[in-house]
Amino acid sequence: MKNFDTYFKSAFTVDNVIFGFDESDLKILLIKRQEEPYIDHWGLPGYFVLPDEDLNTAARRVLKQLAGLDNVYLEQVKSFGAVDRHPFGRVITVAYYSLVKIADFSPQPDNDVAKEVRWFSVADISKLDLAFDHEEMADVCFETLKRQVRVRPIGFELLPPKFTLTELQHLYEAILETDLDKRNFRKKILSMNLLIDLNEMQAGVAHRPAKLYQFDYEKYQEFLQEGFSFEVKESKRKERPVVTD
Amino acid sequence: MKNFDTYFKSAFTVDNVIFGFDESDLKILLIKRQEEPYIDHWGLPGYFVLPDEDLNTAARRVLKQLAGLDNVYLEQVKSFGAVDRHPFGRVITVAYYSLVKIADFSPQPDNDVAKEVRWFSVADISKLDLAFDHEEMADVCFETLKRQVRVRPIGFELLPPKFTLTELQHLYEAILETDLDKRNFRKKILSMNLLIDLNEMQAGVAHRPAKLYQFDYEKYQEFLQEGFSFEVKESKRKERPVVTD
DNA sequence: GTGGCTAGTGTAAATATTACACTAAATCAG
DNA sequence: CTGATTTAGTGTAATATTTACACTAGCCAC
Repeated sequence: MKNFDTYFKSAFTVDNVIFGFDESDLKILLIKRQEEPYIDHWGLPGYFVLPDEDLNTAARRVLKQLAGLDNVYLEQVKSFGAVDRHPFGRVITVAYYSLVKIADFSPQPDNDVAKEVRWFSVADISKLDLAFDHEEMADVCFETLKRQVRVRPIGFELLPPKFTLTELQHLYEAILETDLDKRNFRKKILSMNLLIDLNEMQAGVAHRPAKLYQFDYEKYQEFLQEGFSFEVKESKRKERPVVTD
Repeated sequence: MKNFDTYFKSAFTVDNVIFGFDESDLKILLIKRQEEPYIDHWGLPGYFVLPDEDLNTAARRVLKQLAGLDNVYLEQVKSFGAVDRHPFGRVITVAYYSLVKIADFSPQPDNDVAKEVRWFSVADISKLDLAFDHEEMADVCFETLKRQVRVRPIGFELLPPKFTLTELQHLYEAILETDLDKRNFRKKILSMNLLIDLNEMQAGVAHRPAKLYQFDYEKYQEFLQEGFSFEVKESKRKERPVVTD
């Protein structure tokens, strides 16, 4: 048998691009590093995967330890492995994105990796000179989110449990970086039958209060099982009936 | 500074799910392993990433060495890192899919990893008891291909340079696992203006010969730059004209 | 009670998708 | 050379989806 030892000298990490939504603005959670390399730089919350830990488990642990986040929507996006991306040696990293309701979030990093934890507008990320290749990772995850939000109702993960249609529209506008038509947006969203009308109203706003809605997780599960088809549709030509004479 | 040595004891590999298309049948290229672990099992062409090699470079090298393939369409799909997925230690792998014109392919593996190289129908993969978690990887890549083919004209990578519309339709049917309506398919494909009518005919077939077409890479590049939008469309409400009085 | 603000609503036109069946052109067998 | 066999190629009407667009309703603050 050959000697494989030379291959077992690398490490891998997970990095999380954590999206939140706040007042019409899409944000990403960053930490201020207090560990080399890139000490004092802003970067994505990430860390080495432990020897006995699956990738997803590692991503969830890091979310918990570095950002105090639990039980969030999480999805693997892409691995980054440029030879010289890490000064300590060969380290490839698996990028995840996660979606967080900002209101639920109380920044209590339980660790000594992050000095500070803060939300930044997606638009400002490029000004920060992030650690490692984290800027590229944030970009790729944002593009992925943009694509997926058209095809899966994941936007709700970013909103509080009760929300108005206008809030939902602003969220979509922030993610898709475009304006949407109010009437058409409402028509389309409501026609999907994935919202529960709570028969409650916003209170304390200095204008006509909006109705509150809730995402219908149960109905979504049903749809998933039946299998949506969002895009290109197959021919509905019927099977030829079997003739039994 | 902390001691990070414990983390630098893992390895990573790349694995390729290579798709080809042949006579209405979508296929995956597998190798018969002649190395431990899983010696004599069929598996995906994959190998360790070298210490000074980027991930994509590694994927291309492996394509070349294990399958004799050069210059093919390649896309990273997902990383797999279950703790016990490799008997030699902690190994995570990055799965790629690639698209190959079977006609171009002359199986000349330049290596001692693969004993044999062969195309298998996608439908038969599950009967083969593939090495490692390669079956899951093949499944995930197939799903990814299915999704992407609706949204990008990558199907052409699987066909010879000159093809008929019927061949193209069969390809889509194989990937999407469905039947398509001939007239509607042609209408849609031709309306995209991405095909060049070669004014040539099939020859030597025992029926009315079909016209041959070619994919228009140049026009596709133009489209990409202008930016397609296949799916949800944004509001076309015009900007309010600037009033300069 | 007025002004400022956001919520909420319908319709017609344009576009895209779907279902569907016959004729055309080549080879082959006799 | 004729007819059988096979696949290529084509148009239209019905339906569904998407788009553009503007006014009234209801709350608060002053």
